Amino acid sequence: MKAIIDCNSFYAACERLFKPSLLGKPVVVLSNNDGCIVSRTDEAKALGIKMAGPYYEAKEILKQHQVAVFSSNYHLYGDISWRVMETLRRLCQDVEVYSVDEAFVDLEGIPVEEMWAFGLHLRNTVEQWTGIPVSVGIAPSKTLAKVANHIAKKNKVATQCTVALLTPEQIRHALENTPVGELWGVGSRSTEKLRYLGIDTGWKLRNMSREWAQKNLGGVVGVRLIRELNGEPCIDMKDPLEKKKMIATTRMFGKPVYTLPELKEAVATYTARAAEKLRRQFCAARVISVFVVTNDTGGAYNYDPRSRGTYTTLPMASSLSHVLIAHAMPLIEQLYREGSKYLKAGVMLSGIVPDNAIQCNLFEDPAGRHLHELMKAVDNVNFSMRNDMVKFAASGTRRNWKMRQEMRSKRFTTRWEELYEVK
DNA sequence: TCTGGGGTCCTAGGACCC
DNA sequence: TCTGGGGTCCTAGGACCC
Repeated sequence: MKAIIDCNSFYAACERLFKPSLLGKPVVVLSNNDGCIVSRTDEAKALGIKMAGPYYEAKEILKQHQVAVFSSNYHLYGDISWRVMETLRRLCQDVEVYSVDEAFVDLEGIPVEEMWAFGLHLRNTVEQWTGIPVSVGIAPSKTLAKVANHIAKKNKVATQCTVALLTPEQIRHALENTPVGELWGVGSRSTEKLRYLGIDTGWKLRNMSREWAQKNLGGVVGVRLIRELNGEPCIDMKDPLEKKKMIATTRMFGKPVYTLPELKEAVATYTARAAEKLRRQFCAARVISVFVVTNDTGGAYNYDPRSRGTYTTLPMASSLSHVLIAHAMPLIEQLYREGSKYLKAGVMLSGIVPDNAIQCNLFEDPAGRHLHELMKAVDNVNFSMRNDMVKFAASGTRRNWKMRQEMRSKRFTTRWEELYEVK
């Protein structure tokens, strides 16, 4: 049996943690750049505020109902997430952190009749230790556990936020009442197709044949989905030590950028950030790609973004910020066209290898250890002090393009100077 | 005026090899 | 005039997730 533990309205719940006066009140959290709404409490949902809807469109309703609005505060959410996951690791042996607010756990060894009670125990302990409310879904496969979790979230009071689908009847009933589009792994494209074929519930999809899925539902992906719906676990628990295969840092600009120097500053900054992430997992990258998003054809009301990118392969994998920046600069110069209006830029690192297994190039001077020590020192300073306390000159100092975050709460748990104050 | 950021996995098709 | 069969590796792009 597998369980998924999913925090309820996670970002909004983190904000409430330090503003208890907001309990029972509508709260929303915005994406970077204060662009869209990415987290809503139940009270906000009840007002009809849409998930991932643009902030400016919802501004009126938000104001009208005095909804508390926050810019996203990733330092805070990251730290609270870590506390939730640590709690789960104390209570279960096999925990797979699936995202910032979700984890799968393997319930191997727990008797079926105690399953639900154990789920409730997880839920209560996490809430008691961290203050974050979660929902628990339990079932034979990850996909079915997700279905159970959905049901728990929709009926918080009746289920105590804990649902276990253990018998064939329970599973059938749950799937009959789940629209296909709500299933994990069925996105908008497949939903449209399935609806057209008259397959509108999870139960109908479960009863399709594997051959059919192979042909019509994305090959092996579809077959796996059908098997999972039949209670056959095919999506394994992932190894927590696995390293990322691609690392990206991309951002929308706070306001449009027109000049090459500004664009270069931004790309240098993102490259340095991506390199930091790379070093954190003790890896180096061989491929660096840069892309930009422009909006040229658009008039005032015409949002028509276009994306362009290019990449280069390094002679030798590297995790050194200045080396990666040096390779990124020609790429952005290549992409730049005068007169374009730039909305966004991004850097992606791939061809990732462990940094103790770098293939040396015959013609490249293997950089001395001291450069890696330098990077370590820079990372330490930046981690323990303010972000970017030490940075590369190419990253610029003016940073007109930096994102907007007008309503960010304090980083209560990760910065001494922002500790919560009790008067 | 204004619509996020960071990932994974899979497939098809081309280049190339013997 | 005729031109195989079986592979591997790589890339671009699609679909999906939170």
